[in-house]
Amino acid sequence: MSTPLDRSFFERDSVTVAPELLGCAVSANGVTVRLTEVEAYRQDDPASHTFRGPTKRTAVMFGPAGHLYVYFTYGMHYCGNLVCGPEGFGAGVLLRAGEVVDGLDAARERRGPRATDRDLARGPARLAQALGWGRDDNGRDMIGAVYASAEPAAVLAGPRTGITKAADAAWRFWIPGDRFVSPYKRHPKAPAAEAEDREPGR
DNA sequence: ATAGTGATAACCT
DNA sequence: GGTTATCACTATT
Repeated sequence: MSTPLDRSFFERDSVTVAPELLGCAVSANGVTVRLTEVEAYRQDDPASHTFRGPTKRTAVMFGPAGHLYVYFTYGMHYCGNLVCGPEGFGAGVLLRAGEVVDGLDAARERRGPRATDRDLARGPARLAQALGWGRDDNGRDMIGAVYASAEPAAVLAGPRTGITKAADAAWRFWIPGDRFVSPYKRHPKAPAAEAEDREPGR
């Protein structure tokens, strides 16, 4: 196996940490995922849960780096973030997608018979479900369960998915061409993108 | 394209 | 106290 990332890796700015997490592996509950897509969030960012300061919900984002922030949304989905930055500053990296590289059977079991292997962890709530994350995992220390990538991954940056505010900040990072990256969807209510960000024609 | 689902936080009294 | 809009999404049509 490869080397676990230590706490100092996560104590830096989430925007710096996020691209470096691509290609790294995360293990939880008998499943390991190789990360292909992440997004950075931080306190000075209107799209972040931590923007308005600490609340009961977001407390762990303000705690020590390397812990896991799990939030519940849309009445049915969990998503997981790795907490970054100094204690007291609410920042982290949302794990958006990856490839299940170990514990395939457990992941298939959790995701149900309709999920293809490609879709086991392609999407933040799918990834969280494949790793078995739920309420009880909020605040877990992940040091020792996140492993450096063998070789540096190629990285592209672009706007984040599914948010209405600061929708153009290029804080989504992914491995170009990787088939385990989630399909990009801008939030329907987000302001229109700048011309250079739009697809030409259609 | 849209239904489904419930917690959260902001805004009221 | 109570009400309500919003939501870092997914599966299905």
